Amino acid sequence: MSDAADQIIRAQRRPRADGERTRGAILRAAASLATVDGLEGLSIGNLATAIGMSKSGLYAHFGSKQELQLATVEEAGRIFEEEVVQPALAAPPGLDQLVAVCEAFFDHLRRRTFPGGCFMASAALEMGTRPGPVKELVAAFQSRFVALIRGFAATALEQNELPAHEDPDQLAFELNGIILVTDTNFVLHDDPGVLDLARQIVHRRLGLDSHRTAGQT
Amino acid sequence: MSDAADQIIRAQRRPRADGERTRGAILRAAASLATVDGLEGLSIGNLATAIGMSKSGLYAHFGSKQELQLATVEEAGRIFEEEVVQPALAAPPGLDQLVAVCEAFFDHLRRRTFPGGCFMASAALEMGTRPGPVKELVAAFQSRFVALIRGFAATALEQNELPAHEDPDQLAFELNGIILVTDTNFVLHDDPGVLDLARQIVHRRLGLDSHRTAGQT
DNA sequence: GGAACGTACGACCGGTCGTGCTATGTTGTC
DNA sequence: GACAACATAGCACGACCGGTCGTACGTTCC
Repeated sequence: MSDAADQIIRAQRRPRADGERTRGAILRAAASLATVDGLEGLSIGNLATAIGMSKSGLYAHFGSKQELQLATVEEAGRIFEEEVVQPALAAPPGLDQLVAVCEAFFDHLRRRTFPGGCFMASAALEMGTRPGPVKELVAAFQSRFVALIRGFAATALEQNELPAHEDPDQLAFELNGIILVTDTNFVLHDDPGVLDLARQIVHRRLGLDSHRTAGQT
Repeated sequence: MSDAADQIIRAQRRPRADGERTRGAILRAAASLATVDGLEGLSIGNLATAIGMSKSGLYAHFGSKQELQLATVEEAGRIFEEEVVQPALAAPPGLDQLVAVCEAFFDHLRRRTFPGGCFMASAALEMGTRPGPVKELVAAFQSRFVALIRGFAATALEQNELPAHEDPDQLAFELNGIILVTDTNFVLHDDPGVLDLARQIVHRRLGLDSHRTAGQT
């Protein structure tokens, strides 16, 4: 109740500032490395040398490899939220958000935030066959993202921005498919042209003019 | 010129029957294991114990791990051809083949030929960041598959089975997306209901009646 | 100022990795 | 039935894996 007691509790658990900084650096490097080597292929030794510290020094931050994986997935989720979800939410609700989330994703790829494309896409396929807390975390993230798209679609429908016969679930499924295949093709062929094609397809699928790329009518 | 010389040549190069058999068994197990552990995570020791032989015995069949990976990808390609491509080609050309290839893929998943879903989908994302002959082989396979779908779509268009404004490339891209996201969801959530949803979406996307599942009008 | 703690290090453990070499059955051909 | 080619096993190697120690240097807090 007193802030003295509060302070004691905080004091007992407060991590040091420099520790937080290195922890962040570790996780950012881990997320990048994981899109290349996979979450399972991510080795503590590799990661340690990549950021220039000893294995055991790094290990002090995470009690086990699984803890490192979980923290890495969370970090990747934070980055995804920042680069894809927030730009989409900044658009006007409805169809605009539906388009914005796709384009934000394509920009996310174009920017090459991670060398291996979308972290979650790789992680989902890799961890799909490996039951455990890491898989659950990835699955939860994926479900939340689909729900987000579905919500955008539902709003667009309510606002009569889409044909009445469209179904939010099916549309979310399709758009998620376009997003996934774009990621796969982009990573596999290393061709930014895929992103333009994908954007064109999203526009056409949603009934927008495909010739204009940035027009706001 | 004489069949005597012919026989000598054949005799010199013909591998033993049991060797061929075990090699096939190795590759089938390797393809399955690779969908769980990944092509890179596929270890010779693991594979050897999985089929009950020694590491070195197995190793004699393939000079290196990369050779094993290449042979495994080819084997997976053969299986995919058999389970997905051939059933599609058996349907009447055009729209029917377009639907058939999707449904054959979904059946391929439902049948759980591989524990980790579609081999090529996993391999594409995993090897995308790892340049080399294995990646090229996977990429070539993926390109061939997209070309196949595009061909089906083009034929369907020529036969006026699809709206004239459709584009084969874009449609192939979209269908490939649906296929990929279906695989990902199926693997991640282990839910066959995804396959029914996916089939419904394909039907609606192609302008077919979504209520009938196996009707042939 | 000193105790406790967060941070990082180097050395090391048992295990597994991919990869060779050698030896020994096994098979197919003459 | 002899003999060569093939298939497989045994064994050992260097490297790397995840993980654990003991230790040491700064902070932070009482």
